[in-house]
Amino acid sequence: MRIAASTVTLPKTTRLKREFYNREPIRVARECLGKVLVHGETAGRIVEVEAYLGQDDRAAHAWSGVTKRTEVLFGPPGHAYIYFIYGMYECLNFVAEPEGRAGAVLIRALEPLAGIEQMRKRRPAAKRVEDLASGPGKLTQAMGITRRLNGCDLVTGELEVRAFNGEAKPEIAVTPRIGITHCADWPLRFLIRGNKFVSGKPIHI
DNA sequence: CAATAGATCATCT
DNA sequence: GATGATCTATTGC
Repeated sequence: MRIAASTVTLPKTTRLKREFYNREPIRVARECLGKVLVHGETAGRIVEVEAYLGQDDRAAHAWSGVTKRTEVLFGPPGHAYIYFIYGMYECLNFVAEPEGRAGAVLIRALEPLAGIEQMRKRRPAAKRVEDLASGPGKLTQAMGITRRLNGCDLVTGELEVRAFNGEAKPEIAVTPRIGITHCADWPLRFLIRGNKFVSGKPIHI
């Protein structure tokens, strides 16, 4: 794929439909790998995600039930759940499962594909392209995703998720989730094996 | 390299 | 009032 200063040529892609998200979060998480997140002129390939299992998962925000913050999680699938954390950062999730259940997928890292100059402006701390979106707080910054987009419909709204037509399934590595204290040993983090744009070190096992 | 402190505030107890 | 699905800069080996 070619990258230019302000415009990009991506191979043909198709936007994901509602049914993609209307499944159990582990399934959605694994299938998100290799898909493309698009916002404005920026785009990135999803290379790392985590599954959150809703009310049965002590580490999930949905664990404490429906609140002002979590109502999007309990809503219909295919919407963005974006929350503010550590007084400074915002994290992007895709809402999975039917309305009433609160499974979600945390997007943890992207391989930048388009709008890289804009990403660099938004993230002056990043020295290398590999640092632009290699973490949940970094990728929202790089792509200009804020709480303004909480509840945004991924199927029809300004935030898009697309699949490369005919792309082979990537090889997936599995680890425990990062940065949580509860259920810290559950194997719910999924990455593209060997990819250089993941958070932390690449995993090739 | 690895370990750690500090930034900073919405949310829930 | 404490905590948190994080990141960066700095310190020390």
